[in-house]
Amino acid sequence: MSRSASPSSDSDAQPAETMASSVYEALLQDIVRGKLRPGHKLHLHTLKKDYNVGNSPLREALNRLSSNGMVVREENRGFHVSPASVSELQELVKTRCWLEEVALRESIKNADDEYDERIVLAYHRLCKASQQESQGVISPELEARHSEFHQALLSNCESKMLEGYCEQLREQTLRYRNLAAVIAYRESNEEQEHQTIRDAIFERDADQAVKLLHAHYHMTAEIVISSGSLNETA
Amino acid sequence: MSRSASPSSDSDAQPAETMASSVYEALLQDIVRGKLRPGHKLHLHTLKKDYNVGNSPLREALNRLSSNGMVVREENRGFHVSPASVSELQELVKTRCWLEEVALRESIKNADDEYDERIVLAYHRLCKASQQESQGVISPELEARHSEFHQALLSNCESKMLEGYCEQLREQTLRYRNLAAVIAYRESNEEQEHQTIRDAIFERDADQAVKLLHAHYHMTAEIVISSGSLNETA
DNA sequence: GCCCTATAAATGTTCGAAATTCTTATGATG
DNA sequence: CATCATAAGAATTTCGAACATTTATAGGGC
Repeated sequence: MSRSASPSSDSDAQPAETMASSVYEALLQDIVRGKLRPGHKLHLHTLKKDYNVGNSPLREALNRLSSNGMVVREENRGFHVSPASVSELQELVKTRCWLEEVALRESIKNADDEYDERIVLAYHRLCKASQQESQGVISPELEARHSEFHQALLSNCESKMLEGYCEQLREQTLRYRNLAAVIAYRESNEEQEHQTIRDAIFERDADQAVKLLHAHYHMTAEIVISSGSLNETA
Repeated sequence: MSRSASPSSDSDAQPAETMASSVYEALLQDIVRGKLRPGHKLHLHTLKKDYNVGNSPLREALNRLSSNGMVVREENRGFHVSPASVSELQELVKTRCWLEEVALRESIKNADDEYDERIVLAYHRLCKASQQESQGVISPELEARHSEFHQALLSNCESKMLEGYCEQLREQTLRYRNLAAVIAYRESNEEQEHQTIRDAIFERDADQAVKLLHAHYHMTAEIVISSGSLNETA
């Protein structure tokens, strides 16, 4: 659905983002990017000052984040950033492998031209973003393209719910990667892995694609864990 | 002020439920039980009156529900109860089968005495609740025991995240069952199905257990769909 | 007559203060 | 000296009013 270029009709215009939503996005980013550390107490007063918003939008954002697992809520005791630990990461990767295996196999089962094209496009954008700025720092741009590529792989499973769960798990994983400060980690290697996964899908080789995807995730987890940035001391 | 009757210190006692949480529970129940119909507009003013709460707790509850998929949020346009349709139900059942298959196979893989005992206990309670009140109306008691039985089956998968997702999908399914007003639907049959699933798990026959579980869910979905209570007209 | 604009009503969102709850510090008691 | 009760302090939760946006309504212009 391309938007109507006609100047007059903005009948279904984008509905003016609310403060609650922008704070939600800002908090999500700050948690995922590691600016807000795991377990960190989220004082309402401080957040109000830092994010320049009032009480209500802040609470709404935090409540959404708590349902997403990014934040832990304790009745009458406020909010904390979700804790991070090696065991949690291992559970996360395990769960992600399970769910993405299902989503990927289904996507390949239903594969069609549009699916291939979505992957081609996402891969192209990922490569472009990767080449454009290969200096030490992961840009939000590259992060977004990376996430979109992985989303494209699952985009044909015909279950929005499953896609949503995978997205949650992807964001959690991204948080761990950023927490480990594994900055320009094995970029070239990653790119090759993406390519082989893509090719396995094009050949409709589900077993191979799943195997590569699992290896991809376990490799990342290994690097994060061995970086030693996650101390179990809560 | 009826509290504080206990002499000993209640240092880490249960932390006094907030209004936001009770409204959340109340709304969840009313949506799942079908009192609030799919697509229904949730007017803040009306809800405030009906649930006897203020603005903030209501919004917090609705925001949590929107992250759970029970409610749809539109920026500056308020909240609706999530729509229901045959196609959504089919997607729901499909996704539920996928996820519970994973969780069940893993649970059986890790099976131990405690797992078996959880199932025995949950099954016993389910039977008891089922016999106790087999007159036409599904009681909250029976609903809870039913849900707990299915949860027990997955309780050994060693992924709280996956268990959480399965719980969400279970609640959604329950909503559809209640929407179809399939009241005292095939109780005896259901009970037998539960028993055979339980036995397959005890025999560590994962393939059989999964097969039975899938049949169990597809059967329920069939009944709901053929009841004709879901009209695609949005 | 139909469409577009302007206005009015309704609804959703946000703010700041009040009420409630939790936490910490202090002092009394066995 | 440790333990419990009590009260001050800090933080969270909730309320009611102000603000912004959307929706409904009425009035011109083509």
